[in-house]
Formats: sequence, structure tokens, C-alpha cells
Amino acid sequence: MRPTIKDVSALAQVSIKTVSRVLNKERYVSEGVRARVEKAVAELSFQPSAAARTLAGRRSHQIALIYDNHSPHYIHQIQTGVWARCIEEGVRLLAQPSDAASPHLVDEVGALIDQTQVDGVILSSPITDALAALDELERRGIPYVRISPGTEHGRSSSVSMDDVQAADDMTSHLIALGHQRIGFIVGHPNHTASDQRLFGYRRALDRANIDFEPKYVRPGLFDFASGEAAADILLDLPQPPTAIFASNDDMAAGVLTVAHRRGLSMPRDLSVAGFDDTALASQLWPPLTTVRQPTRDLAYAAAALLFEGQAKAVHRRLAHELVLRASTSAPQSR
Amino acid sequence: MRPTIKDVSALAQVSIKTVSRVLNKERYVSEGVRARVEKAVAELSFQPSAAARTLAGRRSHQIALIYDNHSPHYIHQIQTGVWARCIEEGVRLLAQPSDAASPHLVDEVGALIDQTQVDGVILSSPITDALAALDELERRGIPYVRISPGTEHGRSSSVSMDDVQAADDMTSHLIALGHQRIGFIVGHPNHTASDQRLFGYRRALDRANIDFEPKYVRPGLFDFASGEAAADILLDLPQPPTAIFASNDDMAAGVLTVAHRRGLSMPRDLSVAGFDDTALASQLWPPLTTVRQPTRDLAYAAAALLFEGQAKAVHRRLAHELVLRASTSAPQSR
DNA sequence: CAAGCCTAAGTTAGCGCTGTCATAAAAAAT
DNA sequence: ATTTTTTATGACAGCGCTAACTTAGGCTTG
Repeated sequence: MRPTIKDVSALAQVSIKTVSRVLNKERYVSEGVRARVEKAVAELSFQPSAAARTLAGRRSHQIALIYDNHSPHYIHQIQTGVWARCIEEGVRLLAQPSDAASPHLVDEVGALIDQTQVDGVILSSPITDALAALDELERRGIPYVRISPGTEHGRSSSVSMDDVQAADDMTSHLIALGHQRIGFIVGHPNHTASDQRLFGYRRALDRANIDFEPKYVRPGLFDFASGEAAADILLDLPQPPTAIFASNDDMAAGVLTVAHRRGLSMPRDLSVAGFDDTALASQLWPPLTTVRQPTRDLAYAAAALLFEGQAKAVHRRLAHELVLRASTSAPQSR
Repeated sequence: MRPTIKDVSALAQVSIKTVSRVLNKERYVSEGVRARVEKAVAELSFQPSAAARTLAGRRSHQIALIYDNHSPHYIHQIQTGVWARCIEEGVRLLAQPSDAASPHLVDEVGALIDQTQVDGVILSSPITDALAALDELERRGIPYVRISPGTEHGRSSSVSMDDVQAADDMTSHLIALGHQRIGFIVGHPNHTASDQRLFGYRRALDRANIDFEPKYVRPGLFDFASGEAAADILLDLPQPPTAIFASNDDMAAGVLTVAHRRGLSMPRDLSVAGFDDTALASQLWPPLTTVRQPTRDLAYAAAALLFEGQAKAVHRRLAHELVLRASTSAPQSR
């Protein structure tokens, strides 16, 4: 049989309450007793039952991560970051894939909370902007932190990067290389980061006194196929762009594929830039110039914020980084 | 306050035990009473406390997925597949990243079991072959299913694909195209699939009466960089291979990059084949000929097997599929 | 038609912890 | 020297369920 707190208390010759105190790092335990208890715990390799703790106490030592994202790489980074902070805290992580657009989202969140009694929740984009889900969390008084929320920033603690500035930086980089006709592929309309990146692109053009041409902007869905489709249209223009900036790496991969198919040589005939710096970016040919989004660190910071348990909303902004690789250069011809 | 089983029993005018029976789909509940209870559950939107169920019963309605894999895509597929089956079963999934090589693995597994009382465990490769962890699971009588185990197949239920046959198929495909000098990049030595793929490659060569040349076989680690390194060595040979078969897509991407860098045109100057059919495969240039590993389905089947609760070890083998894309063709020159 | 069996419920203990309250000794404040 | 506060510990109820047992009526069987 697995040992219980009773076995520990018997071995250490203290009451079960004292063992509980040591386990929960409560005050008012003398050094000697603490050492005795810890020794007994180690000797029996005792592990407290999560179920009993949850049932008896007001903490469950579990938090949930709710996400809906199509990029395995992004999710993986998020999970890894949150997980790392949870380990430090001795807290279990429940990963809950969801569908931001589903009408059942609220019910799912409610069921998750009721069943598992999680101590807090981390939401990653675009679930961050499912307002009904936020309402539900607040109704139940569950603390939560959002990663890269798009709306109602004041509503909760959050971590984010500056999408506007990042897109501005990348666009400015292309302009500095000498590009004047710069195509842009917008991200998925569900993600508010999409708007922000578009805005950053426009802001950079504006500052450089380059006219904004709507024909150089195409919609996308953050996936490879939509990148291909957009690239085909952009490259069919009478005056095609000399550079294309896609709002994420997957779409940029689509652009590269279309360009290869047309026999273009990158970056000579076309510069291509992405966003995110996923694993893909460095594995494409040519390796992709992109924006490194500090996804893992954002996730870690989000978990840290959750454990800090600030009463009022706190926002942390992490720095992005331009990653210059071989897919961009000065435009060749006129 | 969230409703408890007591509230439901009061509303439905039955004892709490009867509610419990309905919840757990036990026998000996009349239709009328069952309907009354279900109505009360819906009305209160009652969700049973996982903690209380775990503490009181011998089931926790949770299973764990333990993995250690560097490919986000692979993990994502695995998680998605297992998750899908868990939803159907009304069981929660705990995802536990681990390190197959860590000496603490056994302790981590033990702690996981003791703390959470999971009803079963799914192990994905290469944790499948951490024998100490298997010992620990067996010692505690926790049912487990392995996804693509490499060793001791009789020891537990498992799901897998035929790595040998798949590698044989791909190699045969290259031979059929006319290739005689076929390079091979082995996978990570921790993964037994690596051996099997190598064996399939040799078997196909052997059947075609092509001499096995050790110089055409290079070690790899399943990552992009090791693919690059191996490709550089293979292409520097006096008689370089006309095709390279990498044991996974990431390494194949490395091969493509090296080939691009050397100014080769694929597939004319070099055919490249991968393994896994990750998202990457179709996003590279040229799109990669590869083996589709039914990862998601394997994971789903693994969870299904776990819930079946067979006493003796059952093995399910799922079919792979050759995905022919533009990275392979007949060799150009002699 | 009595003995046994199945069905459909209910009663109660207790799973392994934490929260609350009680208690007592030591330290600090009067 | 006495009161008050702080520190250190224990006793015990109870969190919300399920397991095991109990009860009682209807049905089968020899």
C-alpha cells in the first residue's frame, strides 16, 4: 500500500497536522520537527494524494492551460514554458485543447473548473479573447493570466510582445534594404495580432513616405495554403512586389514554395520575411528572415504571474528580435 | 456554491447513492429514476468533483500521457489522438513531458501515480523503452499502453506501425526509380525505430541485389543539424549518392538545405526522401516524398486499447503510406 | 407455496488530507 | 512579576464522493 500522511506522522512521531504543515511549508514548525518529518517523508517516499488535498483544502495544486492553436510549434513552446514554471512551483498542469469559436467553450471551461478545482488558468491566444470564457472565470473567481490577448487588456494580467513594433521593425528592415513595393499577408482574422502586425506594416511605410497600396495586402489564415494563394495573386500583379512579408512563418513558407515553383531565385528575385521564428524558419530554403517571438518565455512569465497572485492586473511585455537570415536582401532589378 | 451530489439527490428525491449510480452508469436503476436524476443534474449543471471521486473510489477518471520527443509536430499528433479518445470516454488527460534518459524518470513516474492516482498511462516512444519506468508501472499495477515500443513487445499492449516495411517500401521506391547509390541517414540511437528503418533499407537493397555500402550510411539524431552534417559528408564522397533517404523529415530538410547551398537542383541532381510526413514535409521545396506515419491514429488506438482494459497484451498495427511528392525522381546522369 | 434469486433502491463508513479551534510553552511587553 | 503576544503543536470535523452492506418487494423454481 502506498503510504499516507498517517504513516509519516507515526514514523516521525508527530501529529498528522504537523506533517501537513511541513508539506505545505506553513509557519510555526520548529527546525527539529521539520527535519524529522522530512526524513520520514523521504524514507517512505511519501507523495501526498492530490485528490485528498483538493477535497480537503482550498487549493488543488493544479492549474489549467487552455489553448486553441493550429501551430504545433507554438503550442509546444507555450506548454514547455508553462510547464517549466509549474515544476518549480510543484503544481500540476492540465492541458486543455479547445475551440475558441465553439459555443460549448464556456461549458467546457465551467466543467473543467468544477471537476478539477484548478487554482488558476492560463489562456493562450486566441482563447484570450473569448469574452464569454473570461466572464465564466470571473464569475467563479478563478485567477487567470492571458498570453498575448487582443482585447480588453485591463481585464486581467497578461503577457505579450509588441506585435505592432515587431511588424514595423521588419517592414523598416525591408525598406532599408531598398524595397519600395512590399507585399503583406495578413494573419487569421480571429487573432487580434493580425491587425496589429498589419498596422505595424502600415506605420513603417507611412514613416518612410511610401504610399500604402491595398493591392499589396492580401488576407491569410496563418496556414501554408493561404500563404501560397496570397503569393500567387501578389506575384501575378503587373508590378509585383520585390519583397513579401507574411504575418507568420507558415504563410512565408507558402510564399517561398510559390516562388520556387515560378522559378524565382530568392532573395535575388524576391525577398521573403516571416514572423514567429518557428523551427520551420531555419529549415526552409533559403532560411527565413523572421521575427523571433519569445513564446516560451511569454508562457513562463504568464505562469509566474499567475503564481504571484497579484490582486490587480499586471502586464509584462517581452522583447522580440529580428532574425536576419538569407531570405531577404536588397532588390535586384528595377 | 457549486452543487454537490447531495443537492442533486434532494432535487431528484433519491438517495445520493442512486445519483452516484446514474453518474457511473451502474446497473439497477429504473428508467424513471434515471431520467429524474439526469434532469436534476442538468438543471443544476452539476459536475462531480474529480477529487472526491478519486479519493472515494478506485478510479480517478484520469490517465496520463508520458512523452519525450523533440518534434512538436509528433507530440501534437499524439496528444490530439489520445485526447480525442479521452473525451469520448469522459476521462481527463494529464500530459507529462519527461526525459527518457533521466535517472529521475522512475521517481517522476512514481510521483505522478501516487499523487494523481491515474487509472492508466500511455507511453510514447522513446519512453516506451525505459524499462525501469515499465517496472515501476507494473509494480504498482497500473495498466499502460505503449505507442511504437522498440523492445520487449510482449510486455504490454501496444500500437505501432511497421517501420521495417515502411523503410523497405521507400527504399524500393527509390530503387524502382533507377537509383543505385542511395544514401541513408539513421535516426537517433535512443529510438529503436532507427534500427528498424535502417534494417528496412538494407533489406530492400538486398532484395534488389544492390551491395550495401557502409559509406552511404551516416548517423543522425533526428534533427535538422544532423541531417545537414550527414548530407555534407555524403555529397563529398567521390561517388556521391543520387538519392538520400533520411529517417525523418527534419533531417531530410537538412539534406535539402545542404543541397540547395551546393547549387543542386532537386530532384534532378539529387532525390531526397523523408519519414513521418510532418507538416514540414509539404512546406519544403521541393515538397518532400516521405512515409506517412499514422501518428494521430496510433495515439487514438493506444487510448482505445487502454480503455478496453484487456488482461493480456494486445498489439495493433496501423498501416503506413508512401507519400510521393516532388523531391524524388529518376536519377539524371550516370 | 416456501426457498432462493434478481432488481431497485437506501444507509453508512471512510478515502487522505486541510481548516478550525484548542492548548501549552516560550518570548515580549507591561 | 504578571499579562499579553507569539510560536509550536495536537484533536477533530468534514470536504464530496464510492464501496460495501442492507433492505424489501417481485419473480422464478422445484
